[in-house]
Amino acid sequence: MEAGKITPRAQDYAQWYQDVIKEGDLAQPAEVVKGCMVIKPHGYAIWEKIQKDLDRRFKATGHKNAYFPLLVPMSFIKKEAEHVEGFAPELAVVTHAGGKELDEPYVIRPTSETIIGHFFAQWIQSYRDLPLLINQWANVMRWELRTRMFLRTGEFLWQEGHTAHATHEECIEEVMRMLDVYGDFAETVMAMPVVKGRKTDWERFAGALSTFTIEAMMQDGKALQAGTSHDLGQNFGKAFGVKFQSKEGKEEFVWQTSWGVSTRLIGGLIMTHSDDNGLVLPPKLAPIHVVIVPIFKNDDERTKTLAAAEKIAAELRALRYSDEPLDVEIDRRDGMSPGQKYYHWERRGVPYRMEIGPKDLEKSSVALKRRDGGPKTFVPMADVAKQIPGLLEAYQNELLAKAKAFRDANSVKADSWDDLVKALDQNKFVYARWAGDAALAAKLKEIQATVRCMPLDAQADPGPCILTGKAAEKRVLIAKNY
RNA sequence: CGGGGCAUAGCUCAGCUUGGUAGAGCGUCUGGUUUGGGACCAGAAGGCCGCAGGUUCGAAUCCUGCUGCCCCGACCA
Repeated sequence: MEAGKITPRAQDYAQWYQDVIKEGDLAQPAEVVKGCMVIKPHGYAIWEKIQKDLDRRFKATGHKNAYFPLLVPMSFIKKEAEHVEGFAPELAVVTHAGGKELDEPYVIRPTSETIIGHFFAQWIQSYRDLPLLINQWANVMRWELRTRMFLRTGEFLWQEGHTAHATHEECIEEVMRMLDVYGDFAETVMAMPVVKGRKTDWERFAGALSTFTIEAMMQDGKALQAGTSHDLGQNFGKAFGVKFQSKEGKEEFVWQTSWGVSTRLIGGLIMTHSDDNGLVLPPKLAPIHVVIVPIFKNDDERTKTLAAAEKIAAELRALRYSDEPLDVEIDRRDGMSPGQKYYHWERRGVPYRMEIGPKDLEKSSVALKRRDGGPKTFVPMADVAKQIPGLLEAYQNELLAKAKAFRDANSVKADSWDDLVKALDQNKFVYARWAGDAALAAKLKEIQATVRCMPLDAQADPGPCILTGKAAEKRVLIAKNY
């Protein structure tokens, strides 16, 4: 009778997460390839929406797409000392090809700083070649010991921006610009509020001078690193000889950045909005905005309700939301009860469901129901279509407001270690003063927490460090994390 | 990679302790009746019981190895 039960969040959050993915038809474990996943059409459609929006933002900030090889010579990875140390444990290596052992193994890219560095060295000679602003949409592989769908898989899809600049100042500007792009995207498109901040030295990207992050709060109170932007300094420039002649005729190494977001965003999306009935999608990322369910008992009603559905669908498709045509689907399936169809689309997170049955035809109205609950509303058929974009926008805004309210309600300040531990036990975001002593990492590890970041918008709030009691100027964000 | 759990029909699972060659519910297909929050009746199809060995006259069941998934930990987007 009831297909596809979804475990309530309160009962088992991890199981709920998997149920939502399965019932929402987003993805499944690859099962014949360890740690990898198959992203199913509905899940991939969400990724395509993410890509489309981000790509537009990248282009708008002057970047151009390019593509570099999947395989990276092993020697490249080794050229930057910290980089190789950071990535060595998770490299997948190709040792044979064409039936022969290779002279030099290739690694399947875990990220592309090295191979891009190699080519940047060829492309850049003069300050006139700078800045060089490149982005790549690609798959990468990191051999993870523990995987979770979307959040951490052996292979994942992402974009990696790689830029080269003449000065460190320009480089830092770029790092912050792209962090802002990510932050704005997360909030306005994903409706997922984030804390922008700088990573501690021990959570820096391997090979970077500094790493900046956007951190989001999931419904279980854990933090998710949703995107990163790195100031690579001249580390890769030096390792790969990426040099340019300055205006003054001096030879200098370029300053580089890299920044990326991945399919992990979909995991964040799920854990920000979805509920015990399954997937909830913000309209801006929903592959289908409105599903129309015609209700009929016989051929005559079928013909009439479908005709009405077609008419409204056509009106809707002529409209736009968020610079894109509305995506509308009519569920024409026979032999399936309306109720069954409701569940079907609900689990897939479609923002609005429209019901058109004989009663509606009589009244020249339709029944509208928003995915996140509330009663059905009845809207005159004549103007329902033109109301939809506004309704979607309101829904989008409410999802963000709700997520923000949740995060704020679960964020606290702590001024003693006891309070910190107590708050972390309740899975809160905790803001505490810290004077910079690296010993904090180990101490937090004992309670499965980490410094997520040093928030960029932190106000001066001098006081004793929560760890050492030394004078600290600002608070950092501490939380459990994915 | 360590500890724990799991793997039987598309899905959820029973059968395993005490070996005898595979079941239920849901889903699917075919009719018919139905259809405003998971319909009903009748009939049917569907499984190398994760893979490979071993023990045995005989293995879903016992033993070993492997693979994959889930949870916890260590490591990480």
